[in-house]
Amino acid sequence: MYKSPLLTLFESRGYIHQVTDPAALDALADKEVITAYIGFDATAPSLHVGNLVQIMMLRRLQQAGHRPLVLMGGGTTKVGDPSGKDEARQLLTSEQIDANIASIRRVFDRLLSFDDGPTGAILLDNSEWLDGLAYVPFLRDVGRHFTINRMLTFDSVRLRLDREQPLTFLEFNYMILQAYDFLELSRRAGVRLQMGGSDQWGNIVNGMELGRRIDGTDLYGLTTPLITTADGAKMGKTASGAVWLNADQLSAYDYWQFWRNTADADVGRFLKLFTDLPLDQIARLEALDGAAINDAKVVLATEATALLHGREAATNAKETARTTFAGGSGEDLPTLALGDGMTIAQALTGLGFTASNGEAKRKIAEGAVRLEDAVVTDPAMPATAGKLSLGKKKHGLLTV
RNA sequence: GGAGAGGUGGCCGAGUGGUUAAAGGCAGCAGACUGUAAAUCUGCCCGCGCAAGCGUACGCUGGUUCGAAUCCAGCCCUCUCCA
Repeated sequence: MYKSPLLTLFESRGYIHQVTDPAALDALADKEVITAYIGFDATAPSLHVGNLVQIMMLRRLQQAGHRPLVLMGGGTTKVGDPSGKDEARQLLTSEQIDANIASIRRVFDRLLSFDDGPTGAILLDNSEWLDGLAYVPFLRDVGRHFTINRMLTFDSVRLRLDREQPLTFLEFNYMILQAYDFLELSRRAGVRLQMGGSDQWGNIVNGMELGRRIDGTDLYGLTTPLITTADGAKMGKTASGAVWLNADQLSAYDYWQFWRNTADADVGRFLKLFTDLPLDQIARLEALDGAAINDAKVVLATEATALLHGREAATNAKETARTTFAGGSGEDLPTLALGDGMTIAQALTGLGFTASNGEAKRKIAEGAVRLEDAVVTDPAMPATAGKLSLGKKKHGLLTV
């Protein structure tokens, strides 16, 4: 049991997987406002649902009266994290990375408060200190604290080697740079705690040890459990790819649908992690049985969407879903303007429901396509205005 | 620098001259059943085409052959051992 509001909050909502020195961190968090950070990669213009636990954790941190620090990996992205991906990532240019960071930041603006107060969030980019590192001094100051023996035992490295896949020296250095970030942030911003996904445990511990060895600072680490869906899959992938957080990558409606389709067994856990609803209310929703659990999923979808896209967008999405699945069509559905002589198959592809006209035709042959709720049988049929559906879940509007 | 092994579709992984748009598995999509759930069963799963068919595809470039993912040569890349 924790006594600090921070760890109590984390614990009660299911964010904690491992903590390095729980008692000491608990005492520290109870005594003073701590600054904690999480690092994010800048490989894409938007973060996705897989990053959301981390983002929400920063939000909770702020709610509990501490200061969140978002570290954008502008510098480390130039190196590439060897974990996760089994193959070396394509290297991005500095311009791409800067553009990604600017785009990613929009999500944090929604979920964190970047005010001037003592708990106001901060966003830093590690290229600020990594880009200018001098190789030899860095090796002498930092490199000597790492042994190759130890580095080779880390999953991120070992898995690559076990699979006989290449690991470049560039990538091999990633963990050192990440450890250095922790040291640098403790110096610059008084950061005491680094949080991250459970796969980051090794990197976090490295940073702590580096801080202790070089500066004698006590640093802490905390990781979240890997969020998998009840059927064991990593969450965040759908037909159309990753579930992006930025509205220009994934509409509020699609985002709402993602949460609406949560498996029964995940609802309670997700409500705690991804909404701000009080725990007693979540307990009531979680207790719903059978078909009634759908009500809880609607709440989950609406609350999660509201956090990210605003209350109005969430309500619209909910309303659209309600009318659409009741047989009508809401106005928030993806729409496609009909072109000359466009067939149903082309319309399906145009809406992004199918990847190619061939796939669209196959789906039509399978009887999965409906226009205004009438099954379409002829792939060459000209498209007319109305609600076009693929399966039970994908609905779009064709307009003239 | 030397010797050996290897590079197949989103992933894993068969395939050693034609019957191979390439077995099987995973992931994914759809249908049935349901509750926009899970599980299960069924179908689909490179592109274009209504279709016949055409175009692409087994690291890259050439070659042998009526015909090559499969054989040959050169190149690129990876792994293991040796120096």
